[in-house]
Amino acid sequence: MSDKGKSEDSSHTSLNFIEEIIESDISNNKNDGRIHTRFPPEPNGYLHIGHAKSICLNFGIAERYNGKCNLRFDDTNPTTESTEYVDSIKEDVGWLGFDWEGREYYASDYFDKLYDYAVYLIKKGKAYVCEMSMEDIANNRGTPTRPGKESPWRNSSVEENLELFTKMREGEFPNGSKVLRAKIDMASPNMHLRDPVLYRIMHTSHHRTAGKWCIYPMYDWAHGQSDYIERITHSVCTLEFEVHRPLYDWFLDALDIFENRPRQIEFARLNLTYTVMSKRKLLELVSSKIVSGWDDPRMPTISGLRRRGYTPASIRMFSEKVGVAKRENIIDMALLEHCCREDLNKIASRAMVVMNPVKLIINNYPDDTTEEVAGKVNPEDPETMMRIIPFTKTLYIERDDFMEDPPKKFFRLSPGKEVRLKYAYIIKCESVVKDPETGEITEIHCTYDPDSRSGQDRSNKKVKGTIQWVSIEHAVKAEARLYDRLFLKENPSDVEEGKDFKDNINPESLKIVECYGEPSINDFKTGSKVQFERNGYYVVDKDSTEERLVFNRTVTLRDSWAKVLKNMEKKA
RNA sequence: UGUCCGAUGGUGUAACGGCAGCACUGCAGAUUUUGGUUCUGUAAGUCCAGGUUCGAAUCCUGGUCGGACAACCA
Repeated sequence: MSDKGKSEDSSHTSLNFIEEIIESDISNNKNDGRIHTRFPPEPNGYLHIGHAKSICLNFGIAERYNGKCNLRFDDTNPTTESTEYVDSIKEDVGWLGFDWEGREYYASDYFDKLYDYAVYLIKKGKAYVCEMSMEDIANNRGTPTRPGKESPWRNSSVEENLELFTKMREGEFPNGSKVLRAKIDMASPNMHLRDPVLYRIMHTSHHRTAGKWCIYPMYDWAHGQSDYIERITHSVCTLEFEVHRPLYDWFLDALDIFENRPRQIEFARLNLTYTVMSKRKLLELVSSKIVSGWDDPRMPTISGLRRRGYTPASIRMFSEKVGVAKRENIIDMALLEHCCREDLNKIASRAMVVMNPVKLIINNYPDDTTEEVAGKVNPEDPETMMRIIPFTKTLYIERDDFMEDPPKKFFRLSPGKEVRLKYAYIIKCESVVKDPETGEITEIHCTYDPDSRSGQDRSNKKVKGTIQWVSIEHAVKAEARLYDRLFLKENPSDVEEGKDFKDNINPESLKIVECYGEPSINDFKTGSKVQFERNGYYVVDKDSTEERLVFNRTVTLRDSWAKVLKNMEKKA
């Protein structure tokens, strides 16, 4: 199956509001029926699952309507941006399965054009150089309910403005001394129309243009014009830019652009329970070392999810299922996990691994015999291969799979009860050995039924439970990193006075344990997806070495027994 | 007390004036050599008040609640 950005849901009938706009534009032959979107990240941080929604949306639209989608780096602020981020963003978009077909653009590619557009505005008397300090500009801007005051430089002549703006570009003025502003309306109820800043002076080297510029355009000035230059038809962004739209359109008007005008459309960004999504907070988690880095498997970053074991297909499926609308939303993490399990169930190899071992001895099994039993690598795959598992007298089983005094619905092993060792024999528990000091069970003694071997069962026995096991002699030791949600609260930012989101960190978001796997786990390589049977999905981490495998738990299997236990606790 | 935006089960999302549907979650059951998967069933919703209409989640008016906006960030 292709792993490229195909729409997972081909039955997809009802349209979201953006698709409705697009279909209406197509039927009106707007822009000659062309559809062209863009994904415009600022290279100042790593991409997260919220960006993934936007990526899937923009590239998905292009794919569905035979259009194109550009990758454009919105790199207008050299103080925070770097090529490290550019590289990670390209890797992530590609990994998700989308192809920008060489249309890798940068707002900084357009600095010359943007400069010319600014000169055009000045000549039309629609922009001016303002010499107020940053504080004064802020103070004179007014408030949402009170109009602002006009700048004393607002009515400078075109010639003066042209001269000053030229000198700004030539580096004659220090940082912060002057800005270029659009001349709109200081009394507008929309704050963004109160003579917004177009250019500021920053004597800073840029990751692409190096020392060429000492003035840099602001987002509002750069974004819409970049859209126009790239012949973008539908400029999709998040809700907080809704109030910017009048300015977006004002610039297009002021530049006398009437053909092929891009249209800005806003949708509600993705929020997820039990995590944070703002770049500021994610950066804080990284720099305070709460997590190991941007790609820590607990991070909602694309690189974190990748390292956690999520697949591109699962993230694309998720993006499709969360929908697109304008209302604020917070998606249940369970939906992401559902999408993850759905994909992994189909593609992950299976292996038996014991996390918390207890020794099990089969009293009537010969001492020096090793039998080879077989299991399907992936029972969901009709063309699956078989794997060989060595079976001996002395095994590890999961401590949780034995109870000395079990409740009624316990289908696993307990004294006098029978259970199947998966792929092997039915065994019966005869006795247990305990540590005299602690009372902890150290050995479970069983007998097996030689007629009950899997695939050739003549025993006629029916057992309720099947458990995983591993031959101690053949067990492969490995490290398992058991990840859980990073935060204890659905909304980590919901805190009382004086606390912040970091106070809601889940102290048990990572547990590291030693585990014992069947020999086949040695075949896995970094990035391999595997289901530890009856336990969960895991991925081989890049920290693995020749000697020692490291597995990250992606997500547990659904566990209805855990629910039963929980409900019993509640009743008790 | 400004402008803009929004409000449908627990969570998301459909409906384009005509039977409120789908998914996740929950619950119950069937199947199962993974208490997984799969399958079946089930519970749960139109913010409020008026109006228009034969008929309103949908249109109108007024409220209520929530969000965005006062970086030389994006």
